[in-house]
Amino acid sequence: MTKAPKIPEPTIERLAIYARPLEELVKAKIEVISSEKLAQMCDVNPAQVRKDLAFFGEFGVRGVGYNVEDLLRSIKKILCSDRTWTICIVGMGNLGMALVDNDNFKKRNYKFVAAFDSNPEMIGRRLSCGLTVQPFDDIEKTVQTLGIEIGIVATRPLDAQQAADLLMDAGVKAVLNFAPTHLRTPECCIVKNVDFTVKLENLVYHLEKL
Amino acid sequence: MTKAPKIPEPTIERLAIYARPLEELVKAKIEVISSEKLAQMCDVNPAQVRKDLAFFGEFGVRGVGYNVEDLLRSIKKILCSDRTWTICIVGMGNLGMALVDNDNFKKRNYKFVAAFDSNPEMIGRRLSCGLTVQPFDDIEKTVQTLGIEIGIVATRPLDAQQAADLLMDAGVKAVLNFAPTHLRTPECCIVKNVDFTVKLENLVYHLEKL
DNA sequence: GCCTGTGAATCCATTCACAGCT
DNA sequence: AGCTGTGAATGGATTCACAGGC
Repeated sequence: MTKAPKIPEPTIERLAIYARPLEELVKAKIEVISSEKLAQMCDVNPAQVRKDLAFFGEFGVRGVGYNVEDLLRSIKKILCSDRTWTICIVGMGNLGMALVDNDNFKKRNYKFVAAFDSNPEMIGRRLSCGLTVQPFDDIEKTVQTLGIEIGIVATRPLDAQQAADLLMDAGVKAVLNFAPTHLRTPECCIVKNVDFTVKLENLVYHLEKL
Repeated sequence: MTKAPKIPEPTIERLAIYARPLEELVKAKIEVISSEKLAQMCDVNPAQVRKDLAFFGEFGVRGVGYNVEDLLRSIKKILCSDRTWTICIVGMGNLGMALVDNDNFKKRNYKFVAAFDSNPEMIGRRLSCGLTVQPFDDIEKTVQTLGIEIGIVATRPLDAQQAADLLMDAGVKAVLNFAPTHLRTPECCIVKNVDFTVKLENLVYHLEKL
């Protein structure tokens, strides 16, 4: 069926990164780009770019380079970001509020269709994006009726596990966790963490020795 | 002087991750923990935990385990997160606003002392945290007089490079970038990216094949 | 017995270097 | 000539497995 010579995780991450300058190049009407130039823009090795792409097919023309528009389309297809994804968010604190309004989600076709919080004061609030904050008890039904595919956890650390459990019990198979906690997850679900405190601590470590 | 057998990046990242359950354990008055248990809590291999720590010394007792409190203190010291760091933020959109108010920064001793935006409508606004939004033109002077050590970029993608350049020209050596763009940086500065769109695209890739 | 610290072995990812196409 | 695609070589990081100490 599909060839599956197991793709390295870093390759997947980088494909998303390659997509960004490509979008700019499309806007700028640049038609062709070499692995060398693209690598430069993303701060990676040119051979890396070629190898990453080669996992999925032959997208370039020898002696010429890659057609910008085709390459971008191909990458989006590989990453399955050529369609809209239905997502919800749990935890409507400062961060949660900022995320539902964030343009970067919209731009990449992620659509928030529900928002949840455990704080009674929050429940029932109408958000500027049009959604109304619902209680945790609604998670199961709402996820199922709206066919929500991805859940975003933006609660305080202590509530993160409960939030994730509710989402996954309701059938959500992928969770993006903004809480600085490690979430226990069943085999069948995927969790990725966005933890800026880890990144900061990393920064200061390097800052000190230089 | 200090032994410097070059520490792997992933090790640094993991140290920050180990610190978190350790903080909980301290609160729970647990005194000793084994690499096995700690590894479990962070979803890594026990040998990994031991090796990561061994880069920096011998923190454990054979046959017993690690003293929770001591280990946490040691890790904080290694990561230089045993002191307060002075930071500023550029870009006061939804995300920027959420970040200055975010508890996770405070909890880990990162102190916001300035906030900047390029939008005239924003400048002069008083934030709930007590800061007043300043124009880009103030970056250089403010960074220098307040001795700001780390800059956070939370602008729209198009403005991110300018924001970073202003910070680095002013003497900031470390930048945490929330904009989904690759920033060009001089050798002497460190940039880390927190890019949730990349993480999301990664999620959906895996979501599709399973 | 239990658990750490660590060389050796394995696994994975990156980079090199060149064959092959335009 | 220019640039991709890719096997081979290199460089890292993870895991194993056990010696050493409690």
